[in-house]
Amino acid sequence: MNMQTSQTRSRAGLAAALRVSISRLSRRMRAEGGHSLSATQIGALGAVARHDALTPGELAAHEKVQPPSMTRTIARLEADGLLTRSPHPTDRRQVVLSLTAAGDKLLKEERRRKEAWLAQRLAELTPEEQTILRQAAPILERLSHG
Amino acid sequence: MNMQTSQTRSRAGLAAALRVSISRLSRRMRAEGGHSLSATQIGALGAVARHDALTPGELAAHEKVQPPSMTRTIARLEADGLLTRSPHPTDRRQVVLSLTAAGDKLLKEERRRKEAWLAQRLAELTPEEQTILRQAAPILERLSHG
DNA sequence: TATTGTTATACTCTATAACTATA
DNA sequence: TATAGTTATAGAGTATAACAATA
Repeated sequence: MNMQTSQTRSRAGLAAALRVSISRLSRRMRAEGGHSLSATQIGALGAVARHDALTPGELAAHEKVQPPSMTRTIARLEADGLLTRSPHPTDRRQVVLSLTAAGDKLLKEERRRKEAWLAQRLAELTPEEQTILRQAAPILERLSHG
Repeated sequence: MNMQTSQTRSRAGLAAALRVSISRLSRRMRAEGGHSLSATQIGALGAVARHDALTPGELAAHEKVQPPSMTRTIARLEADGLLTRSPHPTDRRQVVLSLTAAGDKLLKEERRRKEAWLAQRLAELTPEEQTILRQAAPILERLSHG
């Protein structure tokens, strides 16, 4: 039994612990986010907010769904007054999506709720624990990119 | 501007960073878990594995869905040979759920895949970064309970 | 011809309401 | 009467296949 084996075992344990804690915390945050829109709708709206002037095809690719699925989501969001569809300036096949003021407001409110819940939980931690999470956040972020 | 305000701001920033990194990592892990079963089915099967001899009502409450929704999930898992329904020993209205050997095997395989992916990502971190995550895991776990 | 987006259709997951069997 | 579970039915989200409009 060598050092590598020991390290691997340790990493497997860490992976197991992280898998459980990340899954649970994510599920809990989702539950705390208000329920005015579904995860699908929030995801699409958020993507439009981040990359203004997306087309439906780009949005479907970004959210990893097929174009017909996104057509439906867009129709719903448009009917609810949260985004608008306008003609593409040069290509008449395409459509350009933008957030309405109501869409922008709703999105910010949704984020605010989740973060308020999380901030409240963080306030109950010791300063040392908060420091650990402050160091962990960018590492977790990088893990998802790998 | 006092100390409290500064701390609160800092916590809000940490909350925002954690929300994003937790959400992304959770989404990515889900995508890495093989696709033999849906999240719903894995969740139900996992709950039966953890609390053997659950009834459908208990399982629905645990997974936070309505009983008819769980009836359907159970029917599917039973048809796929992953769990069994047996009579309750004393109350003939109730039903007792247990994992089959195939269900147990599939569940372990699903977890193994997710953890293998995560362990591989962890292996790419420095020892210092791994130490930070090792300290962070139990804190994240507690956050979801609060 | 190729691309963009939509419509048609089907499957899964979820819900509420109504029903059956048992307590 | 109350409880456990199921069946009936409907809405949301997803997919593939087929179509229309435009490039």
